[in-house]
Amino acid sequence: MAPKRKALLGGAATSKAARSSKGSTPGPGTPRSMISDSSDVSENEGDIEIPDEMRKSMVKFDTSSDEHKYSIGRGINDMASRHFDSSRDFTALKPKLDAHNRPLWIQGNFVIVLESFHQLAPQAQDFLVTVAEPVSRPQFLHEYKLTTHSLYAAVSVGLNPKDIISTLERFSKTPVPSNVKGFISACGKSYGKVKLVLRNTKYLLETTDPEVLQMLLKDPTISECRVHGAEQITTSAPKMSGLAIAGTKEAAGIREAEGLNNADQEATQANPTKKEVYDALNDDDDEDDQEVVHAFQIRDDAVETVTKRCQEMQYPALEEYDFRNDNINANLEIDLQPSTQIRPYQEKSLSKMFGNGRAKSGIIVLPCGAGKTLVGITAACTIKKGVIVLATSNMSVIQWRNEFIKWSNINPDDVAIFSSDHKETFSGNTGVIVTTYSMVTATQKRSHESSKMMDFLRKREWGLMLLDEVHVVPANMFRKVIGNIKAHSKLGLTATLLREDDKIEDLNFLIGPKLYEANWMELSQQGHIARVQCAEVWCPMPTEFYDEYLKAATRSRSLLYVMNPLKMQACQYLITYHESRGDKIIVFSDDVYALEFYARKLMKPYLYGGTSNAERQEILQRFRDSSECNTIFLSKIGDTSLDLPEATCLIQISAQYGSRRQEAQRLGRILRAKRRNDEGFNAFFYSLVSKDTQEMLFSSKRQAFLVDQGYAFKVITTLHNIEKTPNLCFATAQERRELLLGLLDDMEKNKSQAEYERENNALMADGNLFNSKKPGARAKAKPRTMVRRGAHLLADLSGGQDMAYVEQNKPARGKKKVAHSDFFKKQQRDKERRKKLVDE
DNA sequence: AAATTCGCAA
DNA sequence: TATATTGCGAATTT
Repeated sequence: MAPKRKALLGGAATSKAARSSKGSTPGPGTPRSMISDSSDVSENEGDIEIPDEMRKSMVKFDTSSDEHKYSIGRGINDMASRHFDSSRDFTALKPKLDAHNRPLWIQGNFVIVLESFHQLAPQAQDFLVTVAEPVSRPQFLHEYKLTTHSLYAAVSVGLNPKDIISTLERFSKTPVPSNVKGFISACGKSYGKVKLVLRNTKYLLETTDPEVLQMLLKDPTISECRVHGAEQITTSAPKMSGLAIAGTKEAAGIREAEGLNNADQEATQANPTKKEVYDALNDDDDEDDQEVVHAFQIRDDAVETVTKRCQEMQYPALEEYDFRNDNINANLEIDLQPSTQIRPYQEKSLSKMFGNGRAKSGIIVLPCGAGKTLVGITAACTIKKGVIVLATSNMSVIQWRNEFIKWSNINPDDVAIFSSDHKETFSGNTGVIVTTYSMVTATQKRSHESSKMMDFLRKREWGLMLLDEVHVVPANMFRKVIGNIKAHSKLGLTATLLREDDKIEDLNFLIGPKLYEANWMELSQQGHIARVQCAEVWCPMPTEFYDEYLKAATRSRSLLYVMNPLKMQACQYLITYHESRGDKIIVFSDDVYALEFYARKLMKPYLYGGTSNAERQEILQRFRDSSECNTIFLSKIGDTSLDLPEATCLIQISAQYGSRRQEAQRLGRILRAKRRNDEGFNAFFYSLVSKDTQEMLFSSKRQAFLVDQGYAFKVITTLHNIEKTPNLCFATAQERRELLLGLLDDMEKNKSQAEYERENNALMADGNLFNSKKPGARAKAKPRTMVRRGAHLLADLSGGQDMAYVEQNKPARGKKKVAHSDFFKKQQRDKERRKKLVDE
């Protein structure tokens, strides 16, 4: 048989086949997949030859092949296909006999799949959240992935590799693959060995293992950052005892009476496996007692470099703060108000932070409205040392201060604000400072007071640094904060640990591992955040609009699909419908032009960056209090730092490219709805999308995060009885045509301004108007545009600017001119400035 | 005090 | 795929 096949295929084919197999056949050490037997055979060259076709399909179904490694990329188009990905073929794994009693699968590529409907799922999920990264948590199958970071986090909350493996084994339907076991124990060996400690305003790198110390000292990058002549050996005796997290005191008291600590209590309730795990944690602490600690000092500005390097060496530097044994820094008189009771998930997240009686640095991820502030304050109340709070805007700085006063018994004088208009310090020798990221990053020249304040902040040793909206930190500017201010522990808070760039990884060494991530669905089932119905409304485009869309350039395209009249109708319909139900509605639009147009057309108040502070307050007040005003239009301004608990319905008419963070944040606006605990209450989230345009793609990208959180997006293609909406806008073809013409004019105006700029510059530069035209760019423009632009240019050059043009073409558009006047003014200024530059 | 300008983030 | 536009805060000018 074999020789015959060989003869048929010919030499060329066989050699090609052999070559192509090299990259994909599993090497030693990789888990044996369903095809590993046959590939073993093929490695013995000349024994049996396998035809190309067959080899292709082998590669296709080879779970260990790199080529088909499952990854959740940024460009996922649908959520179903990956469930059929070849790498998700489990046939290679032999299930255990009692597989149905166990809720999860573990694959060789470190992906763990959990049956969320399984009886044991809650326990398994508790455990998985600790050791693995949640990738996707839709309704039935949850997906987690073991990563170095997630294991690092697990180790840092005190789990040891042996227990992780045995617990996984217990929950898994299939045997834990050996490479997964290897990975976990490798991580466990090195993690937690190195610690970054702040002592007497000096940063020390600390380890108990002499070998690790040598390794660190030998590393060129790290020794570079060392402060020489400061090596020291100390003995430390950290003691674990039942630390009560503030706000859980009563519960803690009961537990103590029963002779159990927090962890044990939880463990006995959950399952025996977990109890063992936590027992192991306690053992560890006993061993610590008389160990010798080796440490050396590193430069303040090198902290980021060193932690990053340690991360790369697989010896991540854990930051822990033994605040109860810190006698150097003054204690802060702060405790939660006696009446305050924190919620179970808040307690859980804090127990991760204070898991071994010290404060660990890291990040807690909670959805908006789930009480992030209270978590931060509780952490501060537990540590009871100086606290510095960093927020993104002045508004949230004030909010933080108010929350501190509201939830804790701190003396209001000890909560100081450091911002452009408040530069106070606390009265005592320690306290809380609330400030913004931009205040402490200080690139520009500072006023005298500011720099004095900065010196003060820099010189101190803070017990806790609270980083609000921590996802902004990796931006180049803001990461300076970390080096600038010395804090023993850092707690990052965010709702969406997401960025569209890849800098989110940096947080692992800038702040610390993710300590806890809440499951949105679970919180909404428990009534902590509102239940939300999500829908994507597909609005068809009238043909004349679609024609223009196809012809237009990118920028104009977005204007066209946002201004789609049928979308406006849909928006109007939804507003009418929800207002009649008694909902309060927020309409979001990123495009200020569209925002203004919609709002004026539908006669609703609108709010964007340009509206003055007084007007803002007034509109928001009206929206909050008055039953007359039930709808407001917001630009990006509403994405952050606007708190409107009245809102129960949200309509999105235009959005930023594919920003998942923005989508999540917007949804967050209605999660804290006041009425969420009403019987059968539902909040609504609509995304209006023009059919068959780029918006569809953006929309699906944006939804990825929420879908992973378990939200289901319904697609609505027809709105019932939309034609019965009173005063439906753009109902006639005539109106729509006028709208389109108006739009085209405005687009024209903007474009010609920009082009005038370019040509003007070119003219100034080389004095030749005609050479300045870039052939590539021009080729794309449509003939009609060309003609118009020409005419317009002439008008500009003759000094008439655009006034005549406006009057002539759109007499009835007075309102829109306002929107652009600023733009034109700015253009004008720029033009003049550039002219001046050239003249000089 | 209000307006403008600059730098930065998304 | 990269860009353009928007928002925000600090500093400077009027």
